[in-house]
Amino acid sequence: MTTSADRPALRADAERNRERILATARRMFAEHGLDVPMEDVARQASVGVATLYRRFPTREDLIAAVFEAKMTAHADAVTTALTDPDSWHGFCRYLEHVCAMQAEDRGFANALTMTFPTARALEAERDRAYHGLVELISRAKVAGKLRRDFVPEDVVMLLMANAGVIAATDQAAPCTWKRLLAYLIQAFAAPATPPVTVPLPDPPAPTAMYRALLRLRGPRTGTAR
Amino acid sequence: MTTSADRPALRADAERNRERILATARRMFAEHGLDVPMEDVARQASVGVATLYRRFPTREDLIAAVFEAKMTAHADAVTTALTDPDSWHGFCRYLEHVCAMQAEDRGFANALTMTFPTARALEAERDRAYHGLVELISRAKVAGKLRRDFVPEDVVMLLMANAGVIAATDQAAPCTWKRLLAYLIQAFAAPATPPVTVPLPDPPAPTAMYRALLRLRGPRTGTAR
DNA sequence: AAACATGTGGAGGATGTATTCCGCTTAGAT
DNA sequence: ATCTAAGCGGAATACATCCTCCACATGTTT
Repeated sequence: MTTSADRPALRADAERNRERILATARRMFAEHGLDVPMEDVARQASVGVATLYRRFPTREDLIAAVFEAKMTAHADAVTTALTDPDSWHGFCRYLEHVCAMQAEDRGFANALTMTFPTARALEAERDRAYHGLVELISRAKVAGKLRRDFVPEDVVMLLMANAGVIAATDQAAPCTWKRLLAYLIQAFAAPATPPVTVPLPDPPAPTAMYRALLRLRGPRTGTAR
Repeated sequence: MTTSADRPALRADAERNRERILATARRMFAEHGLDVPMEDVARQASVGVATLYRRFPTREDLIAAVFEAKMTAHADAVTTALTDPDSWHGFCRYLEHVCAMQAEDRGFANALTMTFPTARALEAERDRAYHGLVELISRAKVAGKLRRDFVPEDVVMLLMANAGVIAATDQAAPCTWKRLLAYLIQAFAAPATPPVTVPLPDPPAPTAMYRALLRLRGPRTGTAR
């Protein structure tokens, strides 16, 4: 495994600029979502727009480069979950991990539920995560803890749902996603005897939720046209 | 109850135009979300932009006027649910109803989880729905069917989650939301003896979900800045 | 049918964003 | 120290969208 991809080898100063652009974009995507103006990224990184475009001809190139590491971390989380002797526990931990990653990074929340067919490295990590997830799900079913009719796409569905909750609440009621996840994990579990109701994280205060409803309309994040 | 609000009374042709604008906006919001350009609405309605702005000075005014009827229908759904002798059944039916409304109308999906403080009539309907919902929840708890730690804000959370799933899947896997809802309803239920696992709607096919991930980036829908 | 308040449409200015062009600068090789 | 390919920044261009203005049209009333 090589640390840096086999791209043409830049002059030292250019490489520094490239790194600074990536670091800046990482921060701005996390905070403001995938739609930050290219110009803002360039300004914050103290480079001209041309430099940004020279290195990353399209926004997707930039997104892919920025999230490659996070996508690897995500796939690693699946791998780690597979080492848990209790596969159900590992599965739940993985879900918490990935949902938390979404909550921490608005951009990643959306990038996770999109695909960038030309970003080879990134899509390779997505595949790795997917295949690990299939195995993890299979084991949790065999262990009798995960309901039999669960499918891997249910995880994708969860990530989409979580992205929706986070997009609406991250300013006013930022922990709401934990409650959604707790509900869904309970629903994913195979029926237990005796029946259990898992404890839930505290709900958002009604006033906090009202403030979430008040959220301004503005540059939006990651949705189909 | 008056059919038309007490607005100044327009000339006949102007009233016709107004209705045509509303019908057009209703269709376009449903199809493309709340961000359709005002100019497109005007063109489709065969009026000039000035006419559109004259009648609806801000986009929110247009949104509010378009969704007032749907918001009433939504509040009515709560009222209807309250007449169900089985409060839990009524509650579940209500959730299905409102989620289906979201699935049918991208604009409404987002309008539901926003608030427009200046749109008196619309917010009044929202309040009516909220108060009815509080009562419905209370009854379902008393009946022992709804878990005790459920709060009304959980419904809002569900609507936000559902909006996220719909935004991501409505082109490629448009029934995914039914599965999310089934999972959540199961999680909302009070623990039963013997334990049950409710049957789920069919999951989206993996290929459909992949197509959902492929969704284009473009004008987005209803999220915080 | 005349008068006029009401209503109309499209041009156009203001903004925000994407993307390219090009003359200047500089790292790094010799 | 010199040279040059690589890199640079910001102005310029292109476009989408918002929103206003105003000369012209039309329904309504008398």
